[in-house]
Amino acid sequence: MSLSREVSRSVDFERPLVTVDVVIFTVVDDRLCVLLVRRPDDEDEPFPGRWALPGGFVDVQQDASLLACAQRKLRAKTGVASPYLEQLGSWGDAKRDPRGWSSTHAYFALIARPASQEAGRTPAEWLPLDQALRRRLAFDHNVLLNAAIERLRGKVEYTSLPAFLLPEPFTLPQLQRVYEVVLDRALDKSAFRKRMLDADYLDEAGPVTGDHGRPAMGYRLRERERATVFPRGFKSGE
Amino acid sequence: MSLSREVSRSVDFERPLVTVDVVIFTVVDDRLCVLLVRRPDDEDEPFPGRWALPGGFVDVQQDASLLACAQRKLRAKTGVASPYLEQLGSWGDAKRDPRGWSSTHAYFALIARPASQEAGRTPAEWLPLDQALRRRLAFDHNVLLNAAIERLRGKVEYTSLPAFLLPEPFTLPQLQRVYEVVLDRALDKSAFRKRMLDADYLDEAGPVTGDHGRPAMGYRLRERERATVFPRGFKSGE
DNA sequence: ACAATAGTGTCTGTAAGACAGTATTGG
DNA sequence: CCAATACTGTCTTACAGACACTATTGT
Repeated sequence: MSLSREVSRSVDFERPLVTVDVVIFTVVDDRLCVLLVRRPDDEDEPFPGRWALPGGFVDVQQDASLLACAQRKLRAKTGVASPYLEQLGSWGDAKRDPRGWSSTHAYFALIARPASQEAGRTPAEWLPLDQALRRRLAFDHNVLLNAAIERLRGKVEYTSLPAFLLPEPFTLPQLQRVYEVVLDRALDKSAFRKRMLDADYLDEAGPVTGDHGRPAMGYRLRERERATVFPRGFKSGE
Repeated sequence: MSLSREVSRSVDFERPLVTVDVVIFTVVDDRLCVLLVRRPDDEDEPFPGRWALPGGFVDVQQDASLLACAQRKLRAKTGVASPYLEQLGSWGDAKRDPRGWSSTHAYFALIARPASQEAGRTPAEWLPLDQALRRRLAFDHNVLLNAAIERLRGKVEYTSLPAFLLPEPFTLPQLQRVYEVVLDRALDKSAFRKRMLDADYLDEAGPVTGDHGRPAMGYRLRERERATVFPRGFKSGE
């Protein structure tokens, strides 16, 4: 450190541990799934052998920022480079990690189902949401997971988020199915299509032929950087 | 520390600095204001003499959690015990603090205008928003402030947040004025009143007499713990 | 009586949902 | 021609905004 002693003294507090965790969603066979990893069996580690969200310590040498750290962890587990990634919130207190006062910065990510089941070295698993919710995860990761689901369900009502869960090109019926899977209720076809097309966030990408019946128009996101916000939610007087 | 050496070795990373900052809003004379504090003039401190958001290091001895830390800082500056307080997000990178890799957990708070201008020891000032935005604040606090304003304006469209900016009991015309101040546009009286009363989140508290004209009904929040979310925003086809 | 403010009633346009209809493919 | 799926058109209804109206106070 090249700082003078006065400056470094002003920083001479006991510092909390700082981690980043990522809740990564995808859709497999019309089911919303989340990626979990197994913690090492080493008894000196906290929560040995338990399932947890992907994450870990911020590396001040390697990570330029929190976002970069989250992207690194996501890429290490999934190999996906351009996901939808947003900050979920932060959780920090004296008790959540047995090693000491710790705070985590949680992100949540939406990706299209990766071809390969495993990409990293640590055991990882795509688990349907209902099963993941029944597991007792490491740390306070059940709290984080619940927050992520709440955020996702909430935003799906009035944004284009589900489009990031599908590989391109996708059709409107496919997209509607994803909305219905996440929201766990049926949507009206006509209203749904009007919404999507009026929002003007999709580009046509030629017809896509399915197993039976009439082929559907394929679409791509015009912008993969941000989600589109619709003027209203589904079902006003819910 | 009562941990074994193996465990402490697994935590032997260089730890970032961890701070909490709070963006505190109130309304004074029909203007939205934010609380700023002056950083010490000591040349060994970063950004000496500059204005900044209230905040500082997490104290792992004193603060049980991030929220408790934010509440402590808010209370120290304003004396307010039961504000509206929500997490805004976190910002962390290698460059934002000259003392090293640092991450801050930002909160934003809404309070009724305190009677006393000053409550703490450090110089503090309620500054109208437009003036605050023109200042060059310490650290990345301009970014935090902008994020807070965006969040506030966004949520005011479809929540009861402005009610937390007024002392109770307040009248519907007063509340409407606050909405208009924050949104910086006029709202229709009839639609506004329907919205507020239909949402069923206010309790009548007897008539309140103003300077001129007919007295208005006073109201209190039925629940001060959380904001009410309206089924729709103002002005659908904006 | 009048100014000033609080509160209500009525009309209208918009847009989402319901649902039935048409279109296009493969077998 | 039929099954299966994609897509469109029309009707209805709910509700927010516009705006004019009534109500209640002080001077």
